Amino acid sequence: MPMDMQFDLAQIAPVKTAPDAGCGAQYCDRCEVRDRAICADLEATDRTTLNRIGRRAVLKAGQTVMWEGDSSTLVANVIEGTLKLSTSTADGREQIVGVVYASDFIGRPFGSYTPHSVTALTDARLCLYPRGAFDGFAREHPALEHRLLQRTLDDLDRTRAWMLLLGRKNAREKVATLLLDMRNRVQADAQGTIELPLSRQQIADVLGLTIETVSRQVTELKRKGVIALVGRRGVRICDVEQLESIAEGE
Amino acid sequence: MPMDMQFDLAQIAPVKTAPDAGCGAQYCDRCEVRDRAICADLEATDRTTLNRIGRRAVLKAGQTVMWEGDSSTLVANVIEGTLKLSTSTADGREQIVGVVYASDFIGRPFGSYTPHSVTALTDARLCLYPRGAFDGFAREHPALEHRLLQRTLDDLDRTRAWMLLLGRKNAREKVATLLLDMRNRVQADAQGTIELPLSRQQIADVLGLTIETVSRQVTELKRKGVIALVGRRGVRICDVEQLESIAEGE
DNA sequence: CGTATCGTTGAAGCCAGTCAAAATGGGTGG
DNA sequence: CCACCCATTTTGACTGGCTTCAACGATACG
Repeated sequence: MPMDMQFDLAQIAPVKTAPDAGCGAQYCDRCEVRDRAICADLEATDRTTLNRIGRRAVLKAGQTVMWEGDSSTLVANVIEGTLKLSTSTADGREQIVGVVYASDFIGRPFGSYTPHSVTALTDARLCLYPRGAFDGFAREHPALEHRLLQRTLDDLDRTRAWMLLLGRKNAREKVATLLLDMRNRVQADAQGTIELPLSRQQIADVLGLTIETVSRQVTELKRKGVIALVGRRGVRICDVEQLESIAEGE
Repeated sequence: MPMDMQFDLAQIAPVKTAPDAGCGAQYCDRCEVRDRAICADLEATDRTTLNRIGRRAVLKAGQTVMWEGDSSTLVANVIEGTLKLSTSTADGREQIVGVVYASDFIGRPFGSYTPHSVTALTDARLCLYPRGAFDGFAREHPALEHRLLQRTLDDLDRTRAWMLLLGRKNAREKVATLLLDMRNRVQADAQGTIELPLSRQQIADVLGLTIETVSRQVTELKRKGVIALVGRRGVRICDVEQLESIAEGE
C-alpha cells in the first residue's frame, strides 16, 4: 500500500451512530481508552456533550488524516492503532516528528493550521472532533484543558529529548535508542519479541538516517547478539544493558 | 566567563521588594512584558495574588538557573534577556533545544523534574515563582492555564519544525535557516545589522554541527555576498531571497 | 508459485568531523 | 592611545562515517 495514499473522506465511517448521534455516550462508556484519553476525568454530563460533537473514524494503514500546512479543521483521540506525525522539505525529504499510540491526542487545537501531517502506520480508529467545536468545549472545561496541557508538556519534553538524538548522536546510538524507546512503548509477546510499528524507511525517517544505514546498524546489533530479529518487524532485545550502554555512546 | 558557571542562589536578588512583597503589583503594572507574558490577561486582583508568590531575579550571562534532571522547583517569566534550553549526553555532547526571549515562560510546571538546563546567554531578568505555588495558582485560573497551553502548543510546533532541520538538512541549509530565524526574532539596528545572541559554539549546539563547520558555512555565505559580518556577533543579511532559497535547499 | 515490496549487502564518494595552527578582535592595564 | 593578552573564530589538511548508487536476497501476498 503506497504511503501517499489519499485520505478519502467517504471512508470516515460514522461507526454505529446511536440515536443521540456522536460517538454516543454509551460507546464512550465502553471506550477502550476511556480512562487514559484527555476526556477521562470529565463529568458524565460533560462527556455526553463532548460526544455529541464527536464522530468515530476508521483508517487503513497508510491513510493520511491531516496534511502539513492545511488549515486545522479536525482534532481527534486515537482509540486504536499507531500513527506518525511528519514534516517534509520542499524537495521531499521527510522527518517523522512523532509517533502516537492509542489514547493519544492528535491535531492542532487553538491554531489555524496543521503543522505536520498525520498518517496511519497501522489500521486505526479515531474519535474525531471538528476543531472549532472542540476548542469551544475545551475553553469551557478547564479539566479538559488541563489534561491537554499536561499531555502537551509531556510531548514537548519527549520532542526536545529527541532533538539531542537527532543533533548529537551517531547512527549506532540512534538505532539503539529507538529500540529502547520501542521497548517502553510497544507491548512485547510471551517470548519478549516486540512488533515494530515502523518499517525500515520509517525508522530512518524518525532517526534522520538513510534506510541503508539503519539496516547496517540493525545487522550489526544482531551480529553482536544484542538483539534477535523475528521476521521483518519483530525484534527481541537479548541484552538490555548492552543496548543501553550503546545508546549512551558506550 | 565560563559557561558552566554555577548559579549562586545568593545572586537571586529580590529586587526592590515592596511592602507587600513579591514582584509587587506596582512593579507588574510597569512590567516590560506585562501584556505579552502569560500573566497578561489576569484580573488585577488575581495578578496581585500571583505577584505575592513571585520574586524578581537578576542573572549574569553564563549563569544557569535550572539543571537538567533536577527536581522542578521553579518556573519563571523572562522579563529581559535571552536564555538557552539545553540537554547533554553522558559524555558531554550538548544540544540546545530552545532559545527563549523576553516575555517567554521557562521551567516545567505540573512535572516533577526539569527536562533541560536553562542558562542565560545575555544578562537577564526573571520573575521567578516556586513551582508548587505556581501550579496551584494556575489550576485555579483557567485563563492563565489557557495562555500556558497556547504557548506550549506553539513551542511544540516550533520544536517539531526544528527536528526537520536537525534530521534532514545539511550544514549550509542549517546555517541559512538559523540566520533567517534570528532575523525574525532579534531586532535589527538602523543599518539592518542583527546582533546574534549566540556564539559560534552555541550556533553549532543549536544546529547539531561543529563550530568549524558553522564557521566555514558563514564564511561561504559572506563570500557569496548573501550576508555581511560586523564584528563577531553582528550579521547583516544582504540578500534575503537567496538566503531563503539556500535554507530550502536551492 | 510467481511477483512486488521490503530489506540487506557491497563499493565508492562526499560531507562534515577531527586535529592542529593561525588570525582576529575585544578588553585591560600601562 | 597603544601594546599586550586571551578567548573566539577562522583556516587548513586529513580522516571517517554516513550517504549514494547499485545489485542481490528475503518475505509476504495473491
